Amino acid sequence: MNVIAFLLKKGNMKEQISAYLNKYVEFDKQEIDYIYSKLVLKTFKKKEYILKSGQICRERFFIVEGLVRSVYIDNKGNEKISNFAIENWWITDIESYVRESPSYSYIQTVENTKILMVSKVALEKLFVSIPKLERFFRIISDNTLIALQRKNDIYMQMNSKERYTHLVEGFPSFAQRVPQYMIASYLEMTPEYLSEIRRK
Amino acid sequence: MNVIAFLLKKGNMKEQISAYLNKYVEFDKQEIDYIYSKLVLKTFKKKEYILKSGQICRERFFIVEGLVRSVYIDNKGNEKISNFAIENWWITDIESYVRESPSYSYIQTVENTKILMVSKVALEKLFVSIPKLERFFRIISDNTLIALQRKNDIYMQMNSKERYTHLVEGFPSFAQRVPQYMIASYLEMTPEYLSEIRRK
DNA sequence: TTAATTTATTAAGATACCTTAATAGGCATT
DNA sequence: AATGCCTATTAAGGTATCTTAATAAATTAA
Repeated sequence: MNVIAFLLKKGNMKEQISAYLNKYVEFDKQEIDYIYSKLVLKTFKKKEYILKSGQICRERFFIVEGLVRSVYIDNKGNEKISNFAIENWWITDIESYVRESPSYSYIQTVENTKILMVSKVALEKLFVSIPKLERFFRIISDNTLIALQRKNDIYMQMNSKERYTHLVEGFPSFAQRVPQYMIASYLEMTPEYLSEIRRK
Repeated sequence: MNVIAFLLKKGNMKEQISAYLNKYVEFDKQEIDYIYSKLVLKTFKKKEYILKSGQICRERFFIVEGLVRSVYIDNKGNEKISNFAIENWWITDIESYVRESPSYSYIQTVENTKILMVSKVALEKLFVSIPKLERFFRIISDNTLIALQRKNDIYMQMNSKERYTHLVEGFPSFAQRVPQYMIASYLEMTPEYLSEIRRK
């Protein structure tokens, strides 16, 4: 049982998010308490929607436990998975959140999932009272940007088989938690072709 | 002659960057003066390197005038253009800048280019004395992230011809400033295939 | 346990895009 | 004007990946 699982067992989400916040910026106990007081816990069953497409995304979500995906429908009507998020990741529809525009994507759970949610309104107020928190979210944004660039650069130079190998070798436990057709979608290939790749 | 061109003519870069900074956050005159004092002007001829691959990128660059591209070499030895930046854009190698790791990419001018440069050391100090500036760069990061996601989502559902049409219709003046083989690289196709597309 | 639904496999034919290689056009330099 | 270098075009043949459609396997629900 890892640390996270232990904390979950105790129901101590506050410790969990506190550890996460302190990973990039040091907050003192009062600050953590205050931030924590603005978070709302929500529980979702498998396949429920955290955000529906067309809605304005007015929150950021911290995954306490579980796994979610963000999906858009392409112009041929197929689901395309642009992102997954697991324990200790923040997720939101950043375009909808920033511009307060209807989202093109939806965010849906893949497993039963617990999240801590913070609204944009609350967060903007927090930024004023705790400027370090703004630094924290700048760092999160930078990291997300780096990850996305990496994904692009790496995947652009790999063919389908290499992308798949890269994923299962790099994140074996993750690959087991997600159905194969979702992996295919995330890796930008058809499930049929992924199946063919795996045969070899 | 647009506003930017006018300001350039006067050589008034301070006005230019001031206008840009105030686009997202309001700074007063003193703050602008102080920020501006930390910026360094550099001039590059066409095809010069602003950042070479393997170097640690310790600056952010604001394009005053001109056009640059950021490029990496893929595993087959081909140049791949991941980004362009024109007047009034910030550019850096964000991964190298944040992690202080050698960059995989290089940044090279496509035209004669003037930039205002700020070092990471200077910028971190500025963030402390002017917390609003940290907000400004969080917004820049968010916008970059949105743009990159958009590029992905849109381009993933378009074939090569549609990507090209999207670019020339969306940014006609830009498409004229850049050689065709660079556009092909940016749009992830071979120059030969782009040529074939254009014939039709 | 059976039925119902979701997920994965297989195979044949189609196609978007690449590779290579040769030619030609533009633009700069002398 | 001639030379050379960078950029763009054309064409033939090859391949990675998709499409469709049918079947099978695995989960979930009843």
